[in-house]
This record gives sequence, structure tokens and C-alpha cells, in this order.
Amino acid sequence: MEPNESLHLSVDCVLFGYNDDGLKVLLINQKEDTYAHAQGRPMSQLPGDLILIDEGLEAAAERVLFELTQVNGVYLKQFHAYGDPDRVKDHKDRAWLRSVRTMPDQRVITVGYFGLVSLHDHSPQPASFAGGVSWVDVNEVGPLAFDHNSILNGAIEALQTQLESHHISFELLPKKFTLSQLQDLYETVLDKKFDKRNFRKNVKKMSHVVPLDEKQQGVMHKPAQLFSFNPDQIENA
Amino acid sequence: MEPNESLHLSVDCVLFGYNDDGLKVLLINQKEDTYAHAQGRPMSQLPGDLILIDEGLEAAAERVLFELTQVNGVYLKQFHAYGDPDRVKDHKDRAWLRSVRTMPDQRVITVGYFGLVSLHDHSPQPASFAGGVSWVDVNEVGPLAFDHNSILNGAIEALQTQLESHHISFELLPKKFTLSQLQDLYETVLDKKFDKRNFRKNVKKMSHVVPLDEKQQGVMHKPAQLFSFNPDQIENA
DNA sequence: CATGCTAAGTGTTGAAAATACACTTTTATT
DNA sequence: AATAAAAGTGTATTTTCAACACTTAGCATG
Repeated sequence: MEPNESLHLSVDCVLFGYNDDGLKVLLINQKEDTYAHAQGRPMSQLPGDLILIDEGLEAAAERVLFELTQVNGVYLKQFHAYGDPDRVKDHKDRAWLRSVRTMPDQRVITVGYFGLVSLHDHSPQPASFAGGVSWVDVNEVGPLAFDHNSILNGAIEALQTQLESHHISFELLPKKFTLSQLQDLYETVLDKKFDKRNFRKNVKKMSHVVPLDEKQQGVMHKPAQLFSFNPDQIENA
Repeated sequence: MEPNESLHLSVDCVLFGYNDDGLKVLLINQKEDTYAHAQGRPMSQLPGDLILIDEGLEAAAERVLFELTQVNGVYLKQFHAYGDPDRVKDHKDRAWLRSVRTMPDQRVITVGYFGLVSLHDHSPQPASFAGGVSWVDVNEVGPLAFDHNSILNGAIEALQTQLESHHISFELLPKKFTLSQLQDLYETVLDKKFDKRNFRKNVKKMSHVVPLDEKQQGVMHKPAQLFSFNPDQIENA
């Protein structure tokens, strides 16, 4: 009657970064030289780590993210827990686990969080000690360690659902943005096209998107009006 | 660098039961005589328990549910993980924990699942060994142990969101049902009224709701046509 | 300083969907 | 035969969604 003597719990963060170039996800590469990987090259994975004994789930996600990106205060939201008993038992992942964990055979349940950052203003420079760290276009992500491809897919789905219902688009845009940028964001994340005029009609109904007395500069075409989000004015939830 | 030596992980199940009488949730009562509760009466709580060391999360939810209700094969869906480090540290919950856990001071993270049952045909008789077990109307739930009121609220929200998008209403209805029953279900769960004619227009568009060659019997008014769900015919996800 | 390039910005019309609304029908009961 | 109770049914109006093309502002170039 000791149901779970030694379970481990981790958080994995799917940090989405956006700029005019597309939607990116932050991946870390398992360092080649830290372990003897039996065969095949080291894999990429989502940033994640075991939670501390007195740490809340969201606090853990924030800490892991900070340790890997030096970025604080990003929007973070839990989306799903992954608890398949074999999710860290795959052969391809054993060598790396043995090199970094004191108890590499323990089962690990993980709670997935997705985070949003704008890569326009400041492009967060991931801390190098984590091994190679890079922003990878979400459409060009290869095979990841563990079940991280499923976790990534879960995060993308959650992002798509919530982009329209919760007002989170501004987390991915610069503080001042044009309506074309906003439309591009929607088209990229939801993977469908919108009609320019209809899109702008809808934006006019969003009271939290406010026009500024300022125009785009340094472009070789008609400069667009800049807008910003007014977080005080986000209507019903 | 032993980040989490002894975390415990549990599942908590919010089992919703529905009949013409309303939406119910299954609660268990902590037995008075199993522990010396310092002051105040024993509390109600959601059925939940620690997961076994080799058990998947959903499997754990199924097991706990079976142990408490003897009901198998109900619709179950994960909706959120709760991991506040102090979520089982409240004074009101200590006595009970000491009486049932070998390590009552351990932190417990829990993963919430909601389940759906119809109380029309068979009303599952909860196993008595769990202490008092009862179906409580969701609008009449008092203070629960731990953070179970939050968990219940999370489950209600998840149910409301998914009732319309995923086709799960049939989990709460008898196999054969009338359109009025379906409408009552929607009105109860979403807590708003629908127009009868408009509601029926919408149902006609749902290809998975099929009319039967059968009518209601034993009612003292015009008998309604019976319908059923055709699970093969549930369109795009 | 005139021309051309580029993306910004802007309205209308038709189709479809959502809403509001009231009377007739069928069965069981007396 | 009359009554009670919920089932069942259609239309008109409003609102929302979808499709569609030209003009404008600023910059660069010759």
C-alpha cells in the first residue's frame, strides 16, 4: 500500500516565438559530448525539467523558462498533463537520461505549458549552458526526444483554440503593430487566409485594439497606421 | 540536486450524472469514525486517489472511478492539473489525511478528469466502502475538502465548453431520448434557455442525431418521438 | 520633379445564419 | 365528450458572414 514511492514530475515548456518570419518554437539540443549516445545523433527536445519539491507548477514553468532563455514575465498557460508510464522509456532516450539524471529509470509525468513571446523587439538570447538552443519554425520541427512531438502538437492546438477566444495575440506582437502584422499572425497560427477588408471590420469591433497617433516609418510604401493593445479593455474574459 | 524526492501524484474525478432532475456530481464523504477530526464535521470531497507506480493517468482515473462506482467504460477526459504546493496543507484537511495516508505530509499534485454518466437507465450504485457516497446537484455543492471546489469549477467549465464543440451530450442521456430531453440537457449544462423551434432546427443539422421509429410511452400527453445518437456519424472531430 | 513601385486603406452587395414569435396536434385522464 | 399537458411545426426580420477591386501615401529612381 505504498502506491507511488517515487514518481517524478516535470514541466515542459513550448515557448512560441513570433515575428514577420513566422511562428517559431524554442528547442534545445542534447549536447553530444555530455554522454555516449549509443547510436544516432543527439536529439532536440522541449525545454523542461523536474519541478522542485516546494514549487508550484506555474512557478516551475517560469523558472525553467528563465533558466533557459533569461526571459521573464512571458504569458504562460498550462494545457495538458502527459503521464504514459513508458513515455521516457524509449530506447532512443535512455542514453541521454542516464547522463543527466540521478534516477534515470524513474517514471516521469510532465505537465505541458505553452508560452508566448514576441521576437520583434527583443529576440531573447537563450542561455548557452543549456546546450544548443534555437528557434525552429513550427513547420520544420523534426523528431524530438520522448513524446515531445505530441506535446508540441498539443500546444499548437491549444494556441489555435485560444488565439480567437482569449485575447492573447498581443503577446506575440511588438507593442506597436500594424493591422497587416496582426492579420499575418492570425493567418500563420490558424493556417488559413483572411480577407483583408473583412478582417479589418472584425478588428474594429475589438475594443482592446486601439489606434495610435503614429505611423510606420522607414518603409518604401504607404506607411501603415500603428495600433496597440489596451489590456484594461479586454471585454468579458 | 535531488529536485523531487517524494512527490505524490493523484487523480481526482468529477463524475457528472444527469437525469430529468438535473446535473449531479458524485461526492464521497469522509467517514467520521475513521479518524478523530479535531473540530468541525467531516467534509465531502471528489473521488480521487494516488496513482499506482505503473499506471497511466487515464487508467488511474478509470480505476478510481470503478472502485467507487462499479461503473466501467464511462467517457473520461482530462481537463487540468492542480499543483499548488499547499493544496493539501490546509488545517481542515490534516486530520483526515493523517487517518488515510502513510505519508500525510507529502505534497500531492493532482490531475483532474471529468466523467459523464446517464442516470436515466441505470443509476450507478456507488460502492459503500468508500464511506458515504452521493449524487449532489451541482448547484447545491457546499464546501469541499482541499481545493476540490476549484477543481469542480474547472470541470464544469470544461464540460460547458466541450458540450457544444465535441459531441458528448449522448453520454449524459438515455440511449433513446426525446428532443425535449436533449434541450433540457443543454439548458441545464449551459445555464441558459433555448427557443424550442430554433433548437430543433439546429438538431436537424446534426447528422449524428437520428430519429427512431418509436414513440415515448406511458405519458399523459402527446408522446414524443424518440431519437438516438449514431456514433459512426460524428462529423469532423 | 515626374514616374513607378509597394503595400495601405476603404464599401457594397448577396447569401447564410440567428432570432423572435403562437397556434395546432396527440395522447391519457376524468 | 371535455380537459390537461407537452409535442410539434413555419415565417418574417435582423444580424452576421463572404466575396470582391480600386485608390492612396510615401519612397526610390532617373
